[in-house]
Amino acid sequence: MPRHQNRAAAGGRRRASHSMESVLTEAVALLDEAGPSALTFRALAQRLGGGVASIYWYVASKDELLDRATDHVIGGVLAEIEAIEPGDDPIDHLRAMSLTLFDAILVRPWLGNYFMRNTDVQGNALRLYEKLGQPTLRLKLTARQRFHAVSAITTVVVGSAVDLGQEPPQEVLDGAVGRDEFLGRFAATWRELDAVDFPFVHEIVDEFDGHDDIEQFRAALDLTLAGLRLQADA
Amino acid sequence: MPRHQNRAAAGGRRRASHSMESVLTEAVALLDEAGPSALTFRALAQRLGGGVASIYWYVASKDELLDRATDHVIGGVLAEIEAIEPGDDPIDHLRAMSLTLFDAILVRPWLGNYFMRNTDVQGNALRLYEKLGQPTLRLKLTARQRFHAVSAITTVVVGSAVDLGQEPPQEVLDGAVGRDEFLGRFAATWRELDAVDFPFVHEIVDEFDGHDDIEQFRAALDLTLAGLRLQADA
DNA sequence: GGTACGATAGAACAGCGTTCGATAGAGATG
DNA sequence: CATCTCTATCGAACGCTGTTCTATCGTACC
Repeated sequence: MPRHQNRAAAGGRRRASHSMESVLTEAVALLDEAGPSALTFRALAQRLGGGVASIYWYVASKDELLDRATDHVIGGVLAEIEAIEPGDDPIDHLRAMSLTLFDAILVRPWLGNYFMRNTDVQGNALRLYEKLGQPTLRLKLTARQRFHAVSAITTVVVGSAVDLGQEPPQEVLDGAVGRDEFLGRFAATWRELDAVDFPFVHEIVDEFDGHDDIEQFRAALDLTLAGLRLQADA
Repeated sequence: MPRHQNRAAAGGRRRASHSMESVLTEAVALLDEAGPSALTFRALAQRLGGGVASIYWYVASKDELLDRATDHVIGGVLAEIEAIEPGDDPIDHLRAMSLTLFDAILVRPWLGNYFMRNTDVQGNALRLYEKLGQPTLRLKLTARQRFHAVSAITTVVVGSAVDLGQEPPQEVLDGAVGRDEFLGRFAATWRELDAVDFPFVHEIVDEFDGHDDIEQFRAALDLTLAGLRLQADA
């Protein structure tokens, strides 16, 4: 474990001088630029201008690196979420916070896979969970209902974001194929299915084709919140 | 691509003789017995009594292997789901199907990570999606609402199951530490948090401690379904 | 100056997915 | 019967990964 890693990097060229901060920042940069598969200890070491083994002084394993990197950016999200005005309606507040979290994960799809995986090292994630829960304290619910409500909401947020953000088949990452065309191909396949065996797929294929991810998420969230409101008003 | 892989395995000992079926069955067995990290081409080859490269005749990559293995067991789940009586209430039907799917993923946590990842090779997953959608055709909804509703439900089911099923920290896999004790440790940490900064966490920590995963899922599902019922009755 | 320790790093290890090239066997063809 | 073809198999190798071992540099303290 690193302590007193303050002293700035002094001019030396031979040996690199890191810090927890720089390690996490560069790790996040790699994740952002080229996805999870690009974050390797070797790539990270090269970026830091040092050796591979040095990283292990700050972090015990790749899992911990991912947990800490995740919590590092969740810190920023937490700040955004804390800046939101509570307003009159607790459920509206919950909704606003959820949308903020969703946006953050949508920009960084890898976040969803590690978020809240280990609250021991993910202090910010825990604080965020707390923030998400606080509005429910203003609702007429049992403790169990509050617990379940917040669990349900985080599931919807993270689940949606992860689903939407799973690494696209490379061709769209390259920009060779647009997302719309990608969706269109699936839609085309679906349209060719037997209309008798697949009435539902045919019913919704036009909605699927070129659909908006954010709108889809908002719909899912609103169903859950509507259910919650019903429960609180009962 | 394999064709006409019917002919039974003839008595030869020197060379192994596989089939798509046997490859997928053994792959699933490995996943079930020791989780995703245990499914390697080498381990699978050994189980099949053959060489590593042979597997590549049936499958182009590990991703495809996982997709096919997933769809293989989804086939069974689909049969269970098709056996469910529709009943009078479409939403109850939806609920029953969701619970069946959830149970299946809970037993095989790895399922959630690959389910519906590529409907091209996952024909059963697509059929399951269709089945989940059919009850919504009996509800008074727009096509878009139907699409969003089914998306929301699959997100809740898969999201919950994935969340609950992420590989536990080895110690509970070994049985050295029970799940309750594992939860209890987290609960203990949470209880030590400042009561002023973490009012919500304190409120729900007792619910978290020793909570039942299935109940938690059912609560999330019911919130969504309540919202859906509201929408359909409007 | 010597010593303890925080911090760095190169080299090696075991394991992974994947590819290559060779080849065994069954069925068709002459 | 010999040969040819195509399906299916496999051992060995490649490049990459996370991780560990061991050696060392450089600073702070006595």
